[in-house]
Parts: sequence; C-alpha cells; structure tokens
Amino acid sequence: MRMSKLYMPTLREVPSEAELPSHKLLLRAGMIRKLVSGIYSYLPLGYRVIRKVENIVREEMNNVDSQELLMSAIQPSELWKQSGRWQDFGPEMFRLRDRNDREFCLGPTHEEIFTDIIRHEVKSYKQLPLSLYQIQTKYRDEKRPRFGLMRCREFIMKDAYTFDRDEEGMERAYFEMWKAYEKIFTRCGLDFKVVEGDSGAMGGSDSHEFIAMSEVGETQIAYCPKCDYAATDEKAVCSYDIHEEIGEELEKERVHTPSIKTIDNLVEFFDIGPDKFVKTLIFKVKDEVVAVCIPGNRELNEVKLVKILGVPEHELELADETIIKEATGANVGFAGPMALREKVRLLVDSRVTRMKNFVIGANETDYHIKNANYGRDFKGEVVEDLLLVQEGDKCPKCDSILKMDRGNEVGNIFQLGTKYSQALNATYLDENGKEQIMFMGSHGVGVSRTVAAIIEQYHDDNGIIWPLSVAPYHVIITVVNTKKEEQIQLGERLYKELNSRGIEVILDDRNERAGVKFKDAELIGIPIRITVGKKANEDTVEFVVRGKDERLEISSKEAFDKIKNEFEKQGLIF
RNA sequence: CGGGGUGUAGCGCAGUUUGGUAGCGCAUCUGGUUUGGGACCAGAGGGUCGCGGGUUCAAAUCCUGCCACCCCGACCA
Repeated sequence: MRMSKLYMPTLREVPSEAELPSHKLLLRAGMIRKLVSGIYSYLPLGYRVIRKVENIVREEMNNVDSQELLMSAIQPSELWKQSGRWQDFGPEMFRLRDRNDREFCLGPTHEEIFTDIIRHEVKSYKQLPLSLYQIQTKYRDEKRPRFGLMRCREFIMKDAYTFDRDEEGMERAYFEMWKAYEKIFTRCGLDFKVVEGDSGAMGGSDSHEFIAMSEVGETQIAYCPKCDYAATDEKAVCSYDIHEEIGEELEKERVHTPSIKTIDNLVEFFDIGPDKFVKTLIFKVKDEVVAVCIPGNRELNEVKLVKILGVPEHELELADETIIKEATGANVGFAGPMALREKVRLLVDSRVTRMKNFVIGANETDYHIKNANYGRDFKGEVVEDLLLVQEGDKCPKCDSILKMDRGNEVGNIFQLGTKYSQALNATYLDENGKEQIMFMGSHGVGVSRTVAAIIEQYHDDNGIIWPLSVAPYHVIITVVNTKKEEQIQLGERLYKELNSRGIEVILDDRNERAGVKFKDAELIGIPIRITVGKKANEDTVEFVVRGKDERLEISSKEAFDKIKNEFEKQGLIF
C-alpha cells in the first residue's frame, strides 16, 4: 500500500471523549471513528487488525474441528421466549418489530439460534459431537458503553457452540476450547490469565474467563500466588471468617446517633472497629423488598445475592429513600434487621451469626442499637457466603493469601449443560434408540475487544506498538525525501521485493517532512520501519523495530535478513 | 437509573459573567521557500454557535423545554 493513497486520518490531538490509551490511540491512528455512543466504524487500518485477530481465531477454531458458519444478527422473539431469555435478558437486548408487528431482537448472543438450527437435522448419536462457530457482529444495549472498543453496544465476537451426547463429551469440548483459546491469545501477544467466572445470564455450570491483564481493566480478579486458583471477584469464594466469639451477650442498648450514617462515621462515633458493626442493605427486587445483613467491614457481592434470590441481575436494585423509609420506618442510614416490616425478606450472611455484641441500625432515624446478637434479637435466612472477596483473604484451595488484579475479559468458555437443549428440545437417539438431551457448550472471543486489549498492553507515548501477528502492515518504508530520485527508487524497489514475498508493506511516498512520517509510522504502530534516506545511493537503509531504541544502518539485503529474523522470532513465516 | 460536566469549522479550544456583525491553534486548499523527528512566509475556503420555543430593536451570550456526548457512582445504610 502506498501511504499517499491510504485512508488513514490520523489526529495530532486527542479527541476529548477518549480516556483509555487504546481508545485514544485507535482514534488518533485513524483506525476507528465513532458513529454514536458505543458504536464505531472500523477504518481501513483498524479493520485490517480486526481481520488479523479474526484469522488467528479462525485458524485455531478450525484446528479443533469447529466449523465456521454465519447466522443472521436479527432473530425472532419466539426462540428467546422458548428459552425464557426474552424476559431474562432485560433491557440489554435491542428489540424491534417488523411491519406486521412481529417481535425481533438484534442478537446479543446466539445459543437459541444455534440450538434451533441443529435440532431439526441432528437426530443420531452418530452425528455428535458437533462444534460450530461464527464471527459476527453482536448487539448489547449496554448500561454504559465506554472506553472505545472495550465496551461497545455493537461489537465483533466469535461465538462457538458445542453439542455432545453427555456431560463427559461436553467437558472434553470445554477443555479443547480452553487450549485453543490459550493459543489464540498467546498468538495475539497478550499477557492473560484464565480465571473462574460466573455463568450469569448464560446459565449452566462451569465457566472460565480469559482476562487480558491491564491496570485499568474493568474486571477485577482474585488469584492465588501459590496455587492455580483464580476467579473474578464476583465468582471468588470468600473465605473470610469470624471465629465464634466467646463471652457474655450483653444487654442491648438504644444509642442516639444523630446524622451518623456511614460505617466510617459510626467507627468514629463508637470508637470501635468496623468489624463490630453489621450493616443492613435494602434492595428492591421486582415488588419485593429484601434486606441483607453483612459484617460492617465487608462488601456485599451482588452476583451471589442475585443467585440466591434466583432473579436476573437487572431486577435487583438498591432501594431508594422512599422504599427504605417504608421498609424500616427510618431515613436512609439507620436500617437494621430488627423490627422490619413484615413483608421484608431478611437474608443474613453466616458470619453475622457468629459475631457477638455488635452495632446495628435501629430502624429509627438517628438511632443505632448496641450489643445486638443474632438469634436473640433477630433472625433471618442464613446464607453461607454473600461477601465480595478482598485482597488479603485466604485462598479457598490452599490457604495462601489472595492477591487482586485487573484486566479485560477477552474470552469466555461455558458449560451450558442442557439448559437450551431442553428448552428448545434438541434431542438425539442413542445406540439403544432412546431419546436423549444434548449437552451444550458456549464459547466466546471478543474480537474487537481483543484489539483494544492488545493496545492496552502494547503502546508508548508515541503510539501503538503492534505485535507482528496482528499488525495492520508488517513493514513501513519511510522515504525521507521524495524529491530525491535515488531515495524514491530504492524505496520502490524494496516495496516491490517485499510485496512479492508476501510481506505486508506500506510505502510512505508522501511529500511530507521526515518528522511527520516518523510520527505517523509510530502512531499507527507498524512493527518494522525501514528508512530510506541520505545513503540511498549507497544502498544503505536504516532498520528500526517499533518500541526499541536501536537503529541499524545496513544494506537493503541485510534489512531483508533482519525482517526475516523478526518474523521467525515471533514464530511467523517469512 | 442517580450525580456532575460539556456541546462554537475536521480536531483541540476561547468568546457566554456584563446581549451589539463569529474568533484562535492545528488540519485543509493555492503559491513560494524548505526536506532525518509533527517546517516557514503569503493568501484562501470552511460555522443553521446541538435542536425547538420565548424575552429583546438585537441572542453563541438571558429564560425555557428537549437531544446528544463524556465522566463519576452504582461502594451508602
């Protein structure tokens, strides 16, 4: 490609809307443009990177005998009603109607549609296992789209679905995908961790997430530095414990606490540790009001709560002032587990039952109660674990101290079990002619998000530093002065030779000053730069690897060897 | 959904307090000089000031309704 022809609108200044490095750089490098919030167009350079990642995904999926197909993004509501997710997916689903008022959605994921397409044709155990995938645009009306390609409402995803005879087959397929994913993200150059995930709206049992590490990542994970335990913070088992305290249960006491609402304020007021309080959080779940008691020094894990309540996540809301007043009889800040309205359901984290003489809200404005005790003063439904894991908690596997880290979820694998096959009646006949329900798996790679995640890990002050495997072009030939005949000639010659060897190369033939060309080359992150300058007539060029300081003055032939070298270093074919 | 902020040329911004003919830098176009790290000189083009309503002789500026975009929070009891 000649740069003079390339549609690459780079920006000197950062658009004010961007926050993350990946977002800023994708915009500045002319790789994407925003259409509306959370929806982007991929420009030529950006789209080349997308396709590079897609092809890596494609190759690794094909390697495990998954077959590519392509489905419509638009889906009829009927199938979603059959699985129950027309309701459960909630407001994240883009919905629309056709001219006959029939309901559709823009597919946020495709379990139903894949199940539907095979259920009519796959009828025998001989046709299983089966693994299908597609690379396609997905739609989710995110609460808050942000960070460019990281959290969009329209994004490119690879989704694979596996169909097996039994649980064992499903697990086999699961671990095959796991391995394939490790290869995919390794080839993309990513530093990633595989962690246990929550299956959430997807349903099913086991699930793992592939997290590309990043300090500004949206997903928080807990991991054990000693053993292999790692999980998202939502999923992580919280092993925090309280030893049964010994000693007398003291008489409870009503204390005037004017305008003292937060745990911080209370700690100061009572001059005791936050672990001596029990906080009561009030939630609204559809028409029901739910109160939850947890130790004052800990945070609630809403995902665990949602699971216990058996409702979709979007139906759980923190109660507003009015509901709190109705449920507790007090203003916000004084809720407690005693004397709640009858209708209020009370859940208690198991640690609370082992605490002694703690402080709770009195359900009366400006009052708390001292020396409260579970069992004597109030009772509720005891739940083993409702807490969010924290750095410093013990590993549930080996008792070492857990660490926390951040990253972006670029892939996930799920064991779905029979949730969809049952609902949509995907069955087959076994050897005995008996009808059986298929076991399914669902496996996603966020292609566009992976591109953003790569930039998060590969950039410097000057721009992107693409790994060779996903770079939009491998080499850029910078002709310093296009007015100099010998420079243009050498540039053209190298351009042709590299092209003929299948190297993807940009020739910067623009009549710009050298500085402009260098800045652009660095911004768009081409891994290898060959500068053709003053010594062109001696067949000498400059060889630079993006992100490294080293500049070599070598002959054009040596430059070829160097390029070959770089390819081999990354396990690519020259 | 709640809170905050912003909307003026492709990008970054000033102008709004105190109403009076729309500005700056970068980018773009023309001519010239320049050519190894985002050049210089001269000239030019480009705006329904987010949209609607109102006040006024006069509105980017004041009032009002809406919309869009960004940030923070979904952490508090």
